Amino acid sequence: MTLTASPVTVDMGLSIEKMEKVAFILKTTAHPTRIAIVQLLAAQESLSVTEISDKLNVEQSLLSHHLSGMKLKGILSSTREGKNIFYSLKMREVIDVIQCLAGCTFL
Amino acid sequence: MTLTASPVTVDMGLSIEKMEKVAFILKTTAHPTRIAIVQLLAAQESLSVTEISDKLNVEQSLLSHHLSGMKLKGILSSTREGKNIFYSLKMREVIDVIQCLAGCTFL
DNA sequence: TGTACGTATGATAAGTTGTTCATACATTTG
DNA sequence: CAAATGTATGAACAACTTATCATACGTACA
Repeated sequence: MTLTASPVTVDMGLSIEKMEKVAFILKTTAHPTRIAIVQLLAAQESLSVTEISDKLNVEQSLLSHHLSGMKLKGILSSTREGKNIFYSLKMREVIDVIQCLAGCTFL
Repeated sequence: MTLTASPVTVDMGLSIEKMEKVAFILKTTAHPTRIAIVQLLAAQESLSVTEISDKLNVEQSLLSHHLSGMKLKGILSSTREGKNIFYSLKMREVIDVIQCLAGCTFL
């Protein structure tokens, strides 16, 4: 979180602000459960919390924390439909981010 | 770090193990300074610690911690050349990961 | 209205990561 | 070999993240 601008900090393409934003998104994605959520929502358009919870075998409350965090940070969006709340992928670029690494043979 | 296999955990492309590995790399990359390091080494093939430290304005010891962490995790490699140690990018896919997000208009 | 279901929230405990500082190690040069 | 330079390491602490639990909220339906 430090990384102060300096005359020399030029010429690496990204501004410091942008690097901070990118780091922020990476951080928000960097967790097995959250990656699984993205994978699910990459294939399904939208799913309720219970559906996700069932598929991933993750306890309701914990999942809810993950989901609302991801929503807060702009990765997901949600809409209520009766008793259920359906989440879907807002920032679809994270799919590619994951695919990028998932494709690595050495992982 | 939980996310236990279950009959239903099927059909989302990535295995749990793979998701854990992807998360691991994302985590290792998710920091402004480390992103800056990747950017630098994407353009330069190899740089000494001092060079990186100067360009990024990051204190030697802190930088060294970042660098050795990234090396340990397989993202960078290093070779000594006299008094200097030159680091370079081993896992080049992280460049794309960053580019993926850096390209997002809304960031 | 009350009960059940689906979901969120807040507190707290536990674990991990980032930073700093002091110091140690390796290599070159005088 | 001593001093200087470049880099690593380890301890200590602060800051954050993850997980768990208990509980609250919103909606539907008997």
